[in-house]
Amino acid sequence: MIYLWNVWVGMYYFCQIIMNTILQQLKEDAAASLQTIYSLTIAPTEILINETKPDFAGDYSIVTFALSKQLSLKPDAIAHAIGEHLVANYSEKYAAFDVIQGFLNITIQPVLFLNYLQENINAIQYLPSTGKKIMIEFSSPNTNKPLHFGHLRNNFLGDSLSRILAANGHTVIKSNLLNDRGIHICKSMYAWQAFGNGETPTSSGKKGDHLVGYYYVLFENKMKEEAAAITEELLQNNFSKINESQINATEKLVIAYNNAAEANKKKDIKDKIVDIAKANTNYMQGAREMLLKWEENDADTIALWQEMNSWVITGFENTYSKLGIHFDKYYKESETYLLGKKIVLAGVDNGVLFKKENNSVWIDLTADGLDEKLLLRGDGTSVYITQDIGTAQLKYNDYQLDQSLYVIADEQNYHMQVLKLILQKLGEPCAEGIQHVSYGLVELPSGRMKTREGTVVDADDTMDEMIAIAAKHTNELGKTEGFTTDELDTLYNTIGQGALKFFLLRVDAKKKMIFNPEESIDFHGFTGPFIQYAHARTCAILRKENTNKNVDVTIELLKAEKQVIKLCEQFTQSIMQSAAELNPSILCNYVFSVAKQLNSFLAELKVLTAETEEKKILRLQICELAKNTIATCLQLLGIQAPEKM
RNA sequence: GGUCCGGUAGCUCAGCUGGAUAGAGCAACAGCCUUCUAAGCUGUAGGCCCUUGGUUCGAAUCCAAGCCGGAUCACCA
Repeated sequence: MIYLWNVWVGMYYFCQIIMNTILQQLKEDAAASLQTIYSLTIAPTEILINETKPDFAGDYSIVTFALSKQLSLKPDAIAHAIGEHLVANYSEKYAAFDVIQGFLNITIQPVLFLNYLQENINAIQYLPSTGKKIMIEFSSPNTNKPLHFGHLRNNFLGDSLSRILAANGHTVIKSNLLNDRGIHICKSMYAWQAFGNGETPTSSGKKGDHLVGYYYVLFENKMKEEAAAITEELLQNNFSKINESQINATEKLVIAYNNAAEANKKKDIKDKIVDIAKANTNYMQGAREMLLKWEENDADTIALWQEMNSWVITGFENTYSKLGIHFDKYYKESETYLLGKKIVLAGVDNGVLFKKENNSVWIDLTADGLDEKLLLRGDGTSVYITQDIGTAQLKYNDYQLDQSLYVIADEQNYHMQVLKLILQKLGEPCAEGIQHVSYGLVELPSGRMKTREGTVVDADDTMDEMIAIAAKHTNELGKTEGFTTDELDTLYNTIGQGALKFFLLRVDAKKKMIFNPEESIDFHGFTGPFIQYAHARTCAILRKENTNKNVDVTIELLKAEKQVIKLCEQFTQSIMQSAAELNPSILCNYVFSVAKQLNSFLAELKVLTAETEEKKILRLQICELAKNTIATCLQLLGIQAPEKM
């Protein structure tokens, strides 16, 4: 695998091959034919070509209805004319044609497939370098709790996209923005100080992120308890625990609560009262004081913050490494928020932004159909988007990016739209390249996961469970004779991780998905292990016999043989489309179809005991091509391809 | 309420820049291991593609209206 990777990297940097797929050639040739026959100038991309349905003879079908309109001729007449022209003038590529109701079904010369087989058998070719530099930010966790199942989708998407973009010839920088500052961080710090008794990851044997997460949840629970008590007092018209300035408004809410008739309305009002109670708990006051001290650079607070952050980050690194993910660059919100503030203040001087009477800074986006947006609070502290402005500029200056992608859940669509718009208005050169890779949240059957309510599925637990299930399945099948303990562990990890990654990547990222922890993730059908298994089986054949001999390019191809090569040949298209749509699920569907086709091929035809020596060579090479295509696709999905399983 | 996203087989999802009889996987049913790994292969069954109207030779796909579900519109992050 390592060797192959080096080959790929080499190809990526030095290979300047212009990718010319069969489909592209057909489009170009069809466009040329139309030019010759009808003097019709049409871009090859405008020509609609589908794969020919299995019931008809042919490989690809040109759909001529649209042309019929432009040429004022019957579809069948055009189809016949193009078909005859193609077969007459490009006989080395097109063997035959057939016209059925406006569809021109073209049979590709087998030699084209056989040439592809020869040229790609040892290494599947990526696209030549574009010179384009793209940063992709993903994961970006808060440093107050461990990663959960939702992060897994984010991480796998980001990791896979970075690989896919690299395969498309771009230079990719993977970045991770740590949200390491703010009130949520102070909450876990406060609770640790109050209840931790000096507990550390070393003293407790707990993973750092889990340890800190425990105190975050503890804070929330304790604070909620206190808030519940205060709420009771408020409902009894006792307002002694809350801030004087809030008493009047709270009093009105309590009256409204008592007068409300409908249960829904009562609940809404009570929620508001609870919010006020929460803000007035000793816990929240403690956390706020801590944040203030942090911003004032209080030595003890900073020391505690650094220590607890380091625990979390060590924990994250452990998880990332288990997931097979690494980053080229870490950014920290604590290091960028001041830069953002500076840019915003400069924007005030330029007159792009404006101040309100209480000194808060705003941008007016009403002309763009959005609202006014706050960029700095009245007290001068920055809000969430302020640091994003700083980070965006910093990224651009660090790497001179052509494009800057953000893998962030779709709940932040508005936020990302606003961010780009603000940077544009500020005249920041980084603005144009910003693009949000939006994905749907992973939900449980019961609804959204919430750390504070303890309804999250933990990332580490999920991985461990997947590996355990992989081990169970593997042992039941009993095919791992001769494996060492280490090899077995690696295999369980490979399969468990493959199942999980494929499960999360196979669905269109834009769509939200529901994950039911009660139903285990499948290992059959449209899954990672299915594809890994096709790879392993093929490896088994190739271990027994391999060949360096060239295939006779005049050999006749059986349908099962041709189908495999034909699908493999569509690899380039598949990675181009995945990159264009920033969507790894396209690649998942593609590699599944290759694996399925390969399995059918292996079920139908003998390889090692083929009818003739020529057929054996051909089929061994088809195995090699398909195996490499599958391994390459899996690699682009961040999934390992085992040689035995 | 404004904006955005989704609604396809019992379940999970492809297909959506309009094109041939709407496809996979799971679950169900029926076959296939003295022959390269059965985590596999082959077959059967299962569909008012949310509704209504429009555009078109042709609509799951485009447009409009509506229904259902979700996100978002904070001096939260």
